[in-house]
Amino acid sequence: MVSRKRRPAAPPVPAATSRDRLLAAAAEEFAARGFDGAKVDRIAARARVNKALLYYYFRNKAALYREVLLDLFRTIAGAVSRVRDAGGPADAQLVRFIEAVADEIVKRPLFPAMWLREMAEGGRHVDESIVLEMRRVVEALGGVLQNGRREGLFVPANPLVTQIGIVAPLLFFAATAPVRERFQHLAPAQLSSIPRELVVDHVRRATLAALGVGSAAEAGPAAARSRRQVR
Amino acid sequence: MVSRKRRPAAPPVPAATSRDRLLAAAAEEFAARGFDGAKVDRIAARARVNKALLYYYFRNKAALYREVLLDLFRTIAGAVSRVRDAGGPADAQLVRFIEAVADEIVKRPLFPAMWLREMAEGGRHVDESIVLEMRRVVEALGGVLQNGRREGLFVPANPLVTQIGIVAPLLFFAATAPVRERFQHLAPAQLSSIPRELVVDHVRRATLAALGVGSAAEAGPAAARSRRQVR
DNA sequence: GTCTATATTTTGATAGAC
DNA sequence: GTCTATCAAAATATAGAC
Repeated sequence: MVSRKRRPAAPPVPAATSRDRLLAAAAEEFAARGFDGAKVDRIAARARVNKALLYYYFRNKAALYREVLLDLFRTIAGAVSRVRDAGGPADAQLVRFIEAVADEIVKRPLFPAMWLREMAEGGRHVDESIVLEMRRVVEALGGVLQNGRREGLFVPANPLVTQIGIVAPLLFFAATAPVRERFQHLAPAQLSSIPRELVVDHVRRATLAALGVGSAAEAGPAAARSRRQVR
Repeated sequence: MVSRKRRPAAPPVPAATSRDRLLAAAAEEFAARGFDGAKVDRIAARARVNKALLYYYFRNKAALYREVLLDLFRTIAGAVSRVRDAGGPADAQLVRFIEAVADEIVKRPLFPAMWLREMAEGGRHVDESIVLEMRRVVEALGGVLQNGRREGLFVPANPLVTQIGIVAPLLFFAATAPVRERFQHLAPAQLSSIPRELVVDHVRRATLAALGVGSAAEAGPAAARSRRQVR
């Protein structure tokens, strides 16, 4: 019995400088417990620094939280802003948008919980700099949709609605992984172990179809694969 | 200056018995602030009873929270379980499923935040009775999907993936309403004031299409309306 | 069933030495 | 930049009267 309290205990955060470790530790703590559930003591401990040092680098808990949030949104905003650079037809761009979001979720697994939480909070900690990053995401998609219109590929669609149709399921699926695993024993296998690709594929086909891109047949090999995998 | 602290202040909860008022107040507080952000004092105040009475009726904060959560999930589980009763072809049943969820969100506006929050928490407060209600939701949809298969209307699809594709956007849209309103001034009108019907319609068309129901033309009048509304 | 008063713990935050 | 020590304010929970 060497463990400090309960649970497998969150692993401490590596990283170079104290400040960086604080940010990384804060991200984990905030994602796992939310703003109010997160404890400054725990963040400091995880970062292997003293609590006073946290206040040396950040004005207070809220400022630290906003820093983490801004960083996360900057990351996806950057990722999806690049989907149009490769050019090509709008439907290909749209698929790249979806995959960019999905990939970013894999790369930054704290993202889903943070995002869902902050939205549930009514954006209590969202400041202007953060909304602006959010807006970049919608704008990236908006551009793709406009291209699609011009090319006669897409029917008219509201960018935010379309974005919610893409992002929400991806976030939700990722965020619910822990619950689904914890209660595996209460559900048929079909419901517990779902490959991420199945969801990305559903979103891809659903979104393209909603935009009026007929014959979802050309959705690529993953689509065909998924149709076999379900049962 | 008669107001107690800041903000428009949450209105106190009416309802008959003290216990009911406590539950209603707790639902509001938990939805708005999450488990850790919610304060027992505030719940009692909102219910216009003393804090000690709260502990008379409920073992502790967590027990009260679970009670609220169970009640919410029982409600939607009940609502969606009824979608097959009216019979009819599977695609009509599916549409009823989507509308049942959307309607329930309107009727119980605290639902989205609670659900998103609890998922982000990894289902920390979800107990077996609650998962069972969640399962009823997936089972209801699963039944519809099976009907659709049998009738040759739907391609094979994973029920949970399909459910996430429906529920996540609806929850997300509803939950983000406050943020979107707060930052209206930073976004074009197209992004701020979005009628709920537009989202329901998107989900309806996207889901049907993903299930292989071609020619989303027969999606009803709302579909046609939406195609004009977007710009 | 309902309230007053209070015990106890936790937590965000700072002063000040090194 | 980093730590020790500590304060003051919340916040959960209970004892016990009415």
